[in-house]
Amino acid sequence: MSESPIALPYSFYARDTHTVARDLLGKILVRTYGEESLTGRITEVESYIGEDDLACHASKGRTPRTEIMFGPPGHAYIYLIYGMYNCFNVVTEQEGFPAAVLIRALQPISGIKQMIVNRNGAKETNLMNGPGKLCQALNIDRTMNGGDLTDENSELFIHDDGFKVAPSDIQTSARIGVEYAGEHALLPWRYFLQNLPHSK
DNA sequence: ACGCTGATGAAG
DNA sequence: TTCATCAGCGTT
Repeated sequence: MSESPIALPYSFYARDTHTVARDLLGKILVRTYGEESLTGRITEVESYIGEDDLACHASKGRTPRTEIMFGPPGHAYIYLIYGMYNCFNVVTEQEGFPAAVLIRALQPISGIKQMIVNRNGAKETNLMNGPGKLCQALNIDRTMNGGDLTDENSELFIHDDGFKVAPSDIQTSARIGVEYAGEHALLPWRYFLQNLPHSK
């Protein structure tokens, strides 16, 4: 067997959110799941930054839901959306400043059979090409909100397997589903890898 | 194009 | 306490 992966450290997350977002592309998300691990490569993310960003939940200020985004970086911010789906974010920047990166799509790597079960028999190409889908595939829900992502012994963490992403591999667009946010909806804060699965 | 679904925060 | 809204998905 290969050696165990090491979780990306606090210092990785305690940076400018766009830098973290870009650097997360190509990294491996690990969901430990009983005896096995469900893993995938991050292919699409979005930045949500501060109380001035009308698309960011923290624009409502510090509330029970947004509390975790005000906390230290390197923790999971997981919320229920549209009454049915979960979304998984990683908290960024310095403690006290609310910001996060939404993980929107993954390329499945290991544990694919279990992912298909979790996704009710979906095709492999349709397992994790959306933020709600990847949470369903990896069985991520709000009970894991606030989890520490910087500990490779935790049930959820991210590591670098050496996969190289060139700046020219990264495409940008406006964020998805935030039309209500006025001019903030137009900002090109979505980052995704071309030639790899991402939500459309 | 639409219905599903329930937490969330704002209004009263 | 009600109410509109919602960082999505599957089906039509």
